Amino acid sequence: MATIYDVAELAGVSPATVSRVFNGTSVSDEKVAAVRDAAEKLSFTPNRTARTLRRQSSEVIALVIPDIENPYFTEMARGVEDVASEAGYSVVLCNSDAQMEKEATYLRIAIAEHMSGVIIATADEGTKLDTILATGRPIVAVDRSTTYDIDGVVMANRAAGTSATKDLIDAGYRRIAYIGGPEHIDTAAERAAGWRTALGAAYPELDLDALQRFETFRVDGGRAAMEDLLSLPEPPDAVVAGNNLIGVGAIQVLTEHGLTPPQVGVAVIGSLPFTTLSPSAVTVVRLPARHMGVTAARMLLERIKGDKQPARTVVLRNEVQPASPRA
Amino acid sequence: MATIYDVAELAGVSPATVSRVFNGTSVSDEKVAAVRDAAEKLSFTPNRTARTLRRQSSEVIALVIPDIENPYFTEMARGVEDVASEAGYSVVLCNSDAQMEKEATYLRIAIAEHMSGVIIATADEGTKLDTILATGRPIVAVDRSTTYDIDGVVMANRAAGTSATKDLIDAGYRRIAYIGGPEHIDTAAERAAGWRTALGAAYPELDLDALQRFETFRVDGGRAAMEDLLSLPEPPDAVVAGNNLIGVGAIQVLTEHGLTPPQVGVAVIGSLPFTTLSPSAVTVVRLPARHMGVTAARMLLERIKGDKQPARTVVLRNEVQPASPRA
DNA sequence: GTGAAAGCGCTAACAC
DNA sequence: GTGTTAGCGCTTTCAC
Repeated sequence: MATIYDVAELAGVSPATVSRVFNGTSVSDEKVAAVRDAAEKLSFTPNRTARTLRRQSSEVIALVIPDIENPYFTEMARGVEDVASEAGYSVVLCNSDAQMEKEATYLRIAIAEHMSGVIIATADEGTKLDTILATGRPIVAVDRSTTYDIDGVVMANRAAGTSATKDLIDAGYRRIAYIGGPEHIDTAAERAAGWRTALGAAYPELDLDALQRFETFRVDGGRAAMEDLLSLPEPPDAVVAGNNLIGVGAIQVLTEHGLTPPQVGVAVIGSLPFTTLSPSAVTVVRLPARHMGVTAARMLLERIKGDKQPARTVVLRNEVQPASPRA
Repeated sequence: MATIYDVAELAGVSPATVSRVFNGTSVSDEKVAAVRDAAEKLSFTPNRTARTLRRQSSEVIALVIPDIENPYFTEMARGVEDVASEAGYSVVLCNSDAQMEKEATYLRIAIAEHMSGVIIATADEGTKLDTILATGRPIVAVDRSTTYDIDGVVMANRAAGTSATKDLIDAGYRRIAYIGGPEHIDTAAERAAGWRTALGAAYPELDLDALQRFETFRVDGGRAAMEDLLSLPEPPDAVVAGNNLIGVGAIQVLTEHGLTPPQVGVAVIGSLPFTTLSPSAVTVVRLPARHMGVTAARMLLERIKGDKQPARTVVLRNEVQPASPRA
């Protein structure tokens, strides 16, 4: 591997000049040409590690998500990546697997590797961010909020729960169950609250507690809860799924029981990107996943560039796509 | 951020000793204790950038994939990640978006960041690996093979095409179309060849060219091709989808036309992780995505540890899961 | 077993 | 505008 010294020698300039050429500071046109030439000949690639060590920061940001196999998060990752790479930053995707220890490991790596910032969808509301905050590195929370005073991008979770439920009510369903993620995750709790309000207002006589289930935010969670709900003496006639994967699991179980969607009403909070269902059978509350990624990345980049304003939280809106199109 | 000098001073030893403690070389028990104590007090994290610069290699491997939103590749990524993190390596996931320029950029970054190796599912058979090979860094090709003499992990693509087709033939279908990815990607070509052989052997009178379509490996590719096939004067009575996303697209279009699966036969090469279909309606050839990732990561780690044997290619088998279970 | 010291490749004062 | 030089924090000979 050629170094700036090799290039400097071949170009007949000093190493500092080579560095300047690759960093856009003022150098005379002839020297620029000479340096570029020499660099080309030696197929020189600047050593990022050395630059990072010297500068104490690298053009890399970490994106920590709880489930890399969930299309919701990969869509978000795309948003982050697009903005970041536009600005010359690379993104390293870290899968915490919803485990706080893995999350902590990645946060440690982010510090040790001098990454410029991190965007995190926390695994748990107990996530500790103190060490990374102590280093002064910018961090933005995405999807889920934290107890820290940091930038955040969230969506209207409660409204999503309400819209999904109302759509089902309007379609004539009544015993509308709710299957959500772990209660200790704020998005899960808020969506449930939305369902609770909407359904309680419409049918105050219903026993809401009997109709709600909290599970993992995964396909198996949706399956287990749906099986459980179907085994009730008086099963629900519709269900709101707290995220895309729960929705998939619930629909799978319904299909296996011969209860294909509009038969039992289904509303999903989140898109079903790979659904093979007829699109009109299920209500979908589209979540602005990509947009959240884009927004979070922009906020982070501003902070990296030195923005010092007080922490902000941006709330993005969702878009309801009803099961049967109305006039 | 504390450095080894700070720790050394507090522990009353030399910086070299601190380094030894964190690298497992022989140090007396008392000094080890003193160093660990001091490190704890200062909440010292070794600076990876400095270590990388000095050692000229870092415990990071790059995984370059063409589509981060495809569950097939994220499943593969999980396999890589599990093996790597077990061995103390981090994985950075790079999304090439099936574009050779993005791929080249990531390869350049892998070199510039001193990563120890790369696992790549190439975007195109024309992918240039020369620069990275010139650095001597190990590289293993996964999913798709290359023209270079490097380690590879692939699956039995041709056999997958054959099995999928045969299963449909056994179920009584005859005009079985094939929708695959771009012909210049070897996996796509081989799977098509498998279909061609199986179908040609069973029904030599069919015009195979009229029944095949090459599209992108994405949902929209499957949709476009399926629409096209349905508009034929004599439409197919079944279809083999060349990958999971094409399968989703094809099934969506069929459903929209009121031709829900067993009505038109469907076999998909690849799993449908988030399908909401009844599981018995579609033949699925399960691809060993996770296993490929695991295998590739193991091979790469061996190379990183200095293994010098000639390049190997491992071929993994698939598993057919027929539409309707047979005795 | 332990310390002193050189240097990985780069950048940023600081002189000129 | 350009060169000289001193480190960034670590590992690793080389002595002892």
